[in-house]
Amino acid sequence: MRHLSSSLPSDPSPVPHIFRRLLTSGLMEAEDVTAMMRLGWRTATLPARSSFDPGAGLALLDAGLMIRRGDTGQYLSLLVPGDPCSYAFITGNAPPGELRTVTDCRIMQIGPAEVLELVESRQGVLAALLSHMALDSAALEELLVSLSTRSALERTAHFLCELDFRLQRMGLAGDPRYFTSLTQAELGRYLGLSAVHVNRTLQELRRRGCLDRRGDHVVLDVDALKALASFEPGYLIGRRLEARAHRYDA
Amino acid sequence: MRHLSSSLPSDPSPVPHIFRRLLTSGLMEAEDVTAMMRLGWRTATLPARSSFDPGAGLALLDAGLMIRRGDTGQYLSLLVPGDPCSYAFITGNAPPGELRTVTDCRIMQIGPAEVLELVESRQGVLAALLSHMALDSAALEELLVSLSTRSALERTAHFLCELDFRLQRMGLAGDPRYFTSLTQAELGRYLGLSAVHVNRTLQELRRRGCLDRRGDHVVLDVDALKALASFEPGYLIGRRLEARAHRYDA
DNA sequence: CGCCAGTTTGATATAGGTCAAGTGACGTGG
DNA sequence: CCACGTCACTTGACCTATATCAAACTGGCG
Repeated sequence: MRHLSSSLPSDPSPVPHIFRRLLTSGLMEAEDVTAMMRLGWRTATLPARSSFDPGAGLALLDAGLMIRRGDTGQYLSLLVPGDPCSYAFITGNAPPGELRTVTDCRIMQIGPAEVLELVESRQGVLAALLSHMALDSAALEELLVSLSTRSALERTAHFLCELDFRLQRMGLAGDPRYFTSLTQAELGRYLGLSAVHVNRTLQELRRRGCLDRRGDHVVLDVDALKALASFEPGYLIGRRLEARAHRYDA
Repeated sequence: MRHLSSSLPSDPSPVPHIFRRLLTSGLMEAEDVTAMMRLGWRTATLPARSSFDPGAGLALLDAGLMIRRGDTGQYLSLLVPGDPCSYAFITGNAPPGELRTVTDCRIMQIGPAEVLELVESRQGVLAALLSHMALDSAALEELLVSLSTRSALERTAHFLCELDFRLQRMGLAGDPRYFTSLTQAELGRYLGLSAVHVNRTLQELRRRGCLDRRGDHVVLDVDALKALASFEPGYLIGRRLEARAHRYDA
């Protein structure tokens, strides 16, 4: 099931694929994008199962799957294309844990000096980045809720819903690699389950018809999964805060 | 054990108590503090077990204990004095979940307009706030690690170590209220355990001499707890990132 | 006095972990 | 081209940490 292909998907979209997630915040304008495109992005291509240090600049995952894991081996977050690899360049704190590629990955990065200039000249970009930082933190909380309140079956279903949603948003839902590249043991490290139990859980999902493999495709019955996991994607989108300045200045 | 006293501790320190945590970042200068002190802080006093909306401005917990909980009832974070109640004013996203007081609380807040002005005029303040945001996110990850890898006993010990550390940093370690105000059921909601099991776990800690009540004091054998939980406070302090600009600009 | 929230205790159930063994695909070196 | 090693996946047997349920106990408070 693994190693179906190691080539990376190509990118024919008019707005570079890579900025697609940042645009979902609704905070960036066309000009922000053109300003970003003008920067000297460097492309790094990493083989599967290698580690990556995002450094002090801005790094965006452009293709492939990555995970961030804690020192104890627990997986903390999963990165799909469009996701910033770390927010260290904003917070100034070293990112906790370590980034590792799951599949071959393409990463686009710019140095700290350029980020600084970009962010200072384009308010929308900063706002979008901050908003995404909050979103990624919310995703972490959702994982925490999964771990403490959901059963293995619900957790796994929830994970699949989330991954599907995030890929869909990036226009990548058709690519089965994103679903098949994680080892069952790795999935377990993310969901807080043993590899053996992940296996049995996936079987149960298959038995229920929520999940199937046709050839080298993966077929999800997303509606069934959503129902099973009570999946609510709100946390992946966020709610903007209206700045009710009057409230205090009255 | 509860309701020992509902009066709030007083604050005789030269630098206002409330800014103490922000100062731990090492990013703020004396001038930053005086600038903050000049602002029109409003004080809100909330009774125990009430909910609080931090709004779009900056709110700092000045005295008492609060928790933030998700929609499902899971507790996501615990706030002690000095902690910002939310970072919504930075990210622009509505804070996930809901803030509730555990004890009577005193909260200091300023409106969005003032925060904006402060943050634009004093770089150090913004840097400190961003750094703390990353730290709070790291604390969330540590809780996640607790839930997925530590036993009930270790988790509970770890929690006590963390709380002790954070209180110590604020000079509040002497106040037993911060340890006794959480119900066992609430502790369970935070640690992902049932109330019954929390009870048995606390008994086990007492049996081992890690924890004791002398009168209305709570005595922790912090060293024993640290050993039990392999507590490493690094995540509460963070590591600053040196901006290696040369790395990309060479 | 009696209520109520919190705590404690005991009995029982179960989700998920651990250990061990076996299968199948793939890649490598002889 | 085959033998072998490795790594993921699968299956079965067993175990245990923790949940759940139910009941009693406690201390403060109206």
